[in-house]
Amino acid sequence: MLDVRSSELAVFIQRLETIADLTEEDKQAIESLPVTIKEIAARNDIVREGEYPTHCFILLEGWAYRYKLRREGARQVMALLIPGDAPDLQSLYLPVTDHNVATFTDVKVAIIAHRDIHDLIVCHPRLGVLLLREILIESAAFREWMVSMGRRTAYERIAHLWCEAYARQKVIGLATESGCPFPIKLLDIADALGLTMVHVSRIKGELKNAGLATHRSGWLTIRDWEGLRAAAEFDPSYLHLIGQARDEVDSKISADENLYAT
Amino acid sequence: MLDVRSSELAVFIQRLETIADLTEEDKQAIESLPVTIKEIAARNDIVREGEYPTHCFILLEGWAYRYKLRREGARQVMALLIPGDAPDLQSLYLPVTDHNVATFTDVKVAIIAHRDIHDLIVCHPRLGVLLLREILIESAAFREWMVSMGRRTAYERIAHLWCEAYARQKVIGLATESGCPFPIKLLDIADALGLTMVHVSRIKGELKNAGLATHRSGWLTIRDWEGLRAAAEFDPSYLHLIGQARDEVDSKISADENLYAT
DNA sequence: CGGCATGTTGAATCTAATCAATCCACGTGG
DNA sequence: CCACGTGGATTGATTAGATTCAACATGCCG
Repeated sequence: MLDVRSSELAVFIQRLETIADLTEEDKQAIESLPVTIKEIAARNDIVREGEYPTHCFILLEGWAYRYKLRREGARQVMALLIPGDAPDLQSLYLPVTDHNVATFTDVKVAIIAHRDIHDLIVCHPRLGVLLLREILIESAAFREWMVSMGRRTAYERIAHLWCEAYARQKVIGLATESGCPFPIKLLDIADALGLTMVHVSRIKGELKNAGLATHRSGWLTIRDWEGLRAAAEFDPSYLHLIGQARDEVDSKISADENLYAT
Repeated sequence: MLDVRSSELAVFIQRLETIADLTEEDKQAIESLPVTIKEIAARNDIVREGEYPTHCFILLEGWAYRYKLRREGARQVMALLIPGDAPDLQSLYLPVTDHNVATFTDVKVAIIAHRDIHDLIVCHPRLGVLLLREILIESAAFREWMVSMGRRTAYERIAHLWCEAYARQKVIGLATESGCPFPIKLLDIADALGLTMVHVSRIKGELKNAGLATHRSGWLTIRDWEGLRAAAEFDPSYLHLIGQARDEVDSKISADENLYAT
């Protein structure tokens, strides 16, 4: 909030700073990218399976998600996309899109031509590596998500999803001490975790009774962060955060580091 | 098999040719990488969570896998690694490993220093993009795997896993018309699909009774490819194969293409 | 041929799904 | 200002898919 730069891409830069050190020059290079700002209403597809995007977009406000549909209509949500995410970077190197991306809420996005990103990378190879890092971190999140779906109970899955959403938003200043936005419906959570809406509803009740966290009208309230983390067995290292951002979501590790530092 | 080049990296090149067009020069550049060949016994870790690799490896013979462990010991297998795979490329850009890689069988690997790959990419940017493509394709496979775990029944999951294993091996010449190696145990399959060994055993029986496929002593026999594909709702497009390799595993698409071509 | 790991089968149990009936919040219009 | 409609959330009863526990069979290796 101290940073008063007016760039539309401020969230994106803030996100990148949680996973790598940026020089002033890096930031300026990113800020001077030619972008088109666009608003998209809730519950609309942004990219569809089979398309060959010519532009990437960066999510500036609102939530979106990746998903696939099975033939009979079953939906699997594979990633929650929050402000600062650049979900389509991979289309630079993998031209055909193999899944869909849609909005949960009304969103504001910055649209950037592949050509311009390409030029940016050529001029600033450091930034190329950085964007790659961003892509690979999402891949790490997929792996963690697979652990949830394969080897966690419904209770643990929801707790883990909440931990991840809170942690990711916390480090970019979108969460308060006690909670964060979580603007998605029961059915969305269910389709993200391989469960049914009914069951998610019941388990949400249990998490509330256990005093860990509650979720209503688009807001997630964390009542007992350490308890929630423990229930989910949440270890944020797969988010590959650095420096202060990491300390912010992982009190234990930061304490360890203090030990070693002495 | 017509290719008699003696390079140890032949499988790797063959694999790359299924996802991109390589020039003779590209191939030579890869073949002239300084590699160390090493053999590793079955059931050993190759890379562990928390490590900072300085070398990448390419799997030349045998099978390996990615996995994570939960605290109480539950294991989630997240990827099957077969000859031609280069599981550790990402360590070039994401230095800390966030999961484990271990061998299923005795394997032969080619070890390459990060430095040398880095030089290769600098001299041959095309190959950099290619390796990236390889990384991103695995990410696509994670997404498909998530659909299995979240929204497929046990029967469909096993069928899908078998389809993927057969397709990936087919395109690099490791499968016959009627089957392919599948050198992993029931417990491994279970931990890959979020099931128990007992249940996998039962469902394998059903797949056999349905006349689709059978699996014993390390070999997968496909009795009815189209039936298996249908049961799994297997659509190989997430493998991002090109040209002949694609046609080989997707009779339907190749038929369609013939239509359009006429 | 023995021994141990792996695989199979059965019975009971449990987690989560399904089906179905409210309930509740919120926005709209009379 | 309140009745009504609607989409989402909750609750209950029942069923199904997968797990667990346990016994037994098979197969592979020395």
